[in-house]
Amino acid sequence: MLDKAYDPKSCEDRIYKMWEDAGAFKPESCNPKGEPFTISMPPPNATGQLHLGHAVMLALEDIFIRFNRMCGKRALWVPGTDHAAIATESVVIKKLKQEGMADPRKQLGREKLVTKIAEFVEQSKATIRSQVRKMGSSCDWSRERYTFEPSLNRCVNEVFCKMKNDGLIYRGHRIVNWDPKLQTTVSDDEIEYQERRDPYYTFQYGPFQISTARPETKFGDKYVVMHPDDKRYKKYKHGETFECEWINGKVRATVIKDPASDPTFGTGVMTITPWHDHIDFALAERHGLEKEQIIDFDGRLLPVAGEFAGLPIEKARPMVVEKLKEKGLLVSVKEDYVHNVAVSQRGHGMIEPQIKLQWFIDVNKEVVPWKQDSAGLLPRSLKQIMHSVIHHGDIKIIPERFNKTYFHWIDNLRDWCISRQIWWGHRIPVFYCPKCAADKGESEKIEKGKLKMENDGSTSGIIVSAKAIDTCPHCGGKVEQDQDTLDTWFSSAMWTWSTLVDSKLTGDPSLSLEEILKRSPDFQSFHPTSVMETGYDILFFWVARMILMTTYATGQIPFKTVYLHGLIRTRDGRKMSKSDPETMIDPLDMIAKYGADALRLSMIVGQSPGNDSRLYEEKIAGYRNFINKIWNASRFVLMQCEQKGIDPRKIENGTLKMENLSIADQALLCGIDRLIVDVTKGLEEYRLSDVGDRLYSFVWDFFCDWYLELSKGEANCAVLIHGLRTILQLLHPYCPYVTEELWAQVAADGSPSLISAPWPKAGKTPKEFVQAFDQLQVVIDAISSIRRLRAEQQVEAGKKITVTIHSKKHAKLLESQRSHIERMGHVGTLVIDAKPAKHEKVASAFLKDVEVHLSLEGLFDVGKLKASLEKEQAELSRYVQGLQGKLKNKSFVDRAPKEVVTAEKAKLAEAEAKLKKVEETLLR
RNA sequence: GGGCAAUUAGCUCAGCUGGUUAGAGCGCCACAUUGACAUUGUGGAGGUCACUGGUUCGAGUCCAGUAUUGCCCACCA
Repeated sequence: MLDKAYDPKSCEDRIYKMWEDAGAFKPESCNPKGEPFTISMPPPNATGQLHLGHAVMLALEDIFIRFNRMCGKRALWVPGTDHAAIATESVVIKKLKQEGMADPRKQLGREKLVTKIAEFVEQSKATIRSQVRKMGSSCDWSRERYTFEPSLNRCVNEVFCKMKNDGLIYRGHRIVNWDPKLQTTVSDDEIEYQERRDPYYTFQYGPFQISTARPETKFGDKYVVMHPDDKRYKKYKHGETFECEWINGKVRATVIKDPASDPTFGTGVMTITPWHDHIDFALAERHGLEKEQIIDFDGRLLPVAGEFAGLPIEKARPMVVEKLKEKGLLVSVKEDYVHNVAVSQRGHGMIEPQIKLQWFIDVNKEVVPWKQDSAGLLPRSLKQIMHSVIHHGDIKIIPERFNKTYFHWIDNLRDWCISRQIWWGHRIPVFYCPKCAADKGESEKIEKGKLKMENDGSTSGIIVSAKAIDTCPHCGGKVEQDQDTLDTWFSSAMWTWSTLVDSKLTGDPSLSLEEILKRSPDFQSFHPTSVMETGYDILFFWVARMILMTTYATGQIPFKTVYLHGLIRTRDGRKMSKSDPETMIDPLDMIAKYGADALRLSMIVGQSPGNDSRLYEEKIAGYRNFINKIWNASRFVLMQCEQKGIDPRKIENGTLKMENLSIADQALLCGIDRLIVDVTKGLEEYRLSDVGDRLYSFVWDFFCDWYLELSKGEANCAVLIHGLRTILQLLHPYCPYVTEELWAQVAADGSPSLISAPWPKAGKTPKEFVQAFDQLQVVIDAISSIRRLRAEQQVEAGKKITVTIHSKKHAKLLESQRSHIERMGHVGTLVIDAKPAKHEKVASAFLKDVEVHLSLEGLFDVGKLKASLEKEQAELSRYVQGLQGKLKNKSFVDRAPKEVVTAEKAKLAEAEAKLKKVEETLLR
């Protein structure tokens, strides 16, 4: 016999091992003819711990996978981890520093540091693996991947070369986001803005006044920009120069007229710093202006700053202001000027835009062959492809409103800088031959104002190769590899397909990428993947880039559906943060305390795609209670079987003897059929919260509260077992552990474990079952009203009472259910009479076609009785009046659909009948 | 500055394409403990669905505007 309460701790690990040992997570264990269903697990960073974001991701994906597996599809869920380049390297460096190493990069050197990081990552991976298992995730561990493994490196190199050959990757001097703290470039998406209050200075600059919050960048200023239509400056001509006193003496400045200058902002005149500002850079490009570096890569001023050279910018700022003030050039200072500063998401360092020779992906170049609506292939840009697959519905985003966000992001997308100056990551597969470069007289020196901006195909001495090489194919000289690594998203962008290529093939250097793909069985079977489920916060970082990279590299979309979940927040809607441990909920603690099933439900029910949800411990406890309810319901069913000497495992599926079914049995079977339909449809439509809710209330409010209670009189074990089995099947994707544990007790002999069991199908529900469902409702209503009358009249809980029921329509039915009504209503004497009669000293309830009278002989309180009747009379009168008004309204009767009018009429008749009864009773 | 969303019971949220007297969980109140379950059962109280207009026979639901809150994008030198 089962224990009194469900104990997740004693089951979960054991069951997970059982599944894994049986190979249940592999698609090979599914129906070989089944259609494939694939999910690529968004790889957690191999840096630390599983958090709630992962937990919700795992829960959702596991539901998708388990449902589809049970439906007979060949379900594959590929797990893995991400090497998370910048994040991981900075975590390890921070750790080493804490351990006392002053400058790990310098002290260890590249090779040793990479080894250290790799060791750390291996440990983290092990942690993540065990935590993913704790959630019950049914992913195929034999196919586990890692974004930084050799096989993926091969894919990365191949794609890089392909893009380079197609002219989609170029090298050039562009303005990039430089993180001085981490000493690397970061992409536009990796910076965030922080609001700051700083003084805002206005200076005299020749005849003009200019304002800035960053005077320390102004050393190189030699252009003043104003709007061409600004009347105030009409007399100054574009291109004219003037001399003026500036920080370190006299400078010659040039007037530039450009519409980028906003005449309504400040004085309408600005100076520009093209080397350290995106907008200024673009402006300088338009007019062919000189660009000069003011700040070095450590955030210190360069010799152009004269006496300030070598100072960190924060220190130099007040000094520069002081100097200008002494010179009488400071016009005004506005304190507490509110502006935003760019900060690196990872290192939290202040971003300093810099011009740097870097590798970029050209998102606008139209070279990729892509399908047209009707005709053949047309060259498209990566941007256009990204737009097209969503626009034409090849990929569907849930919720749909994110389409708009996505399109907006694409519209503003600039070329993507993919090179990083860190060591942890895929090395850029580019080699330099110094000899070839020298022969052609090319140098990498940057001349002021003449930066190489074009796609850099012409540069000599650059060899792009997917294979590592030592010698130059042209001159035989020794080559050096590019020191930089790729943006981590470059490799994760290939995740859906690079994880499906055969690692034996990627080891063969003679094969092309096309051939590798063609000959990789998993890629052929399981790509495109079915659903990409991830947080909406990662739509741009990852989802968009996967679309870009996969459509380009494989010609296939990466996934058919994108399901975006929201963030899990605290009870009062705050973000959970590590720095505030009070607010943090650790999924593993919650699993230890309430079980994985309860945690899963608590994150799924009440959570809708794209919206944040709140989680708190009472919620999880609530679902723990529900899990326990399922447990005890099963315990009851098993006890019933035991009492009757029936072994549930001997009850075969689908062998119900139709002739012995009670009304309750039939109603349950009807309810189960309806449940199957709703749950199946809901899961197909990704309405996970709805479905969870539906299951919850079916199990608790119908199966337990009514069906099991009714079966206490006369249990039909076959029906009980059938109902329970179906419930366990339907619940399995949501709470895999408890259902599997119970399945072992109730499944027919020879059944597979629940994870591999088929999804239940709803047959055609017989008419009499549907009728029984409605009939049972009449009985339920009768019992409920008896209970309500008892409570209202404050009848002692255990006291047996006398009840008379009149119902012309349902007398026979109610008579057949007499024992249930007596037992569940604690009725001592029950009179059921088709003919209505007048009663004295009763409390009455008037239901549809049924009157229930509770005798108050010896226990009544007339005052109370009258009050409650009057209350009911008032409510009914109001309702009846409302309906009458509606039906008297000619336009309603004329214009509303007939069914609606008929329904309203029926309601009115019923309410009027009820009201009449109440009033008759009151008159006595 | 641009965009997106939310606003329903004390709290957390459902309410699909407009049509019963607006629902659930938690919390609250009253009662109940030999028999699946106190991680329980029975009954109850509690809401002018943010506001103002509009469309409609009919609006929590559709439209417009207002307010408040949250998020995303842009980045005014």
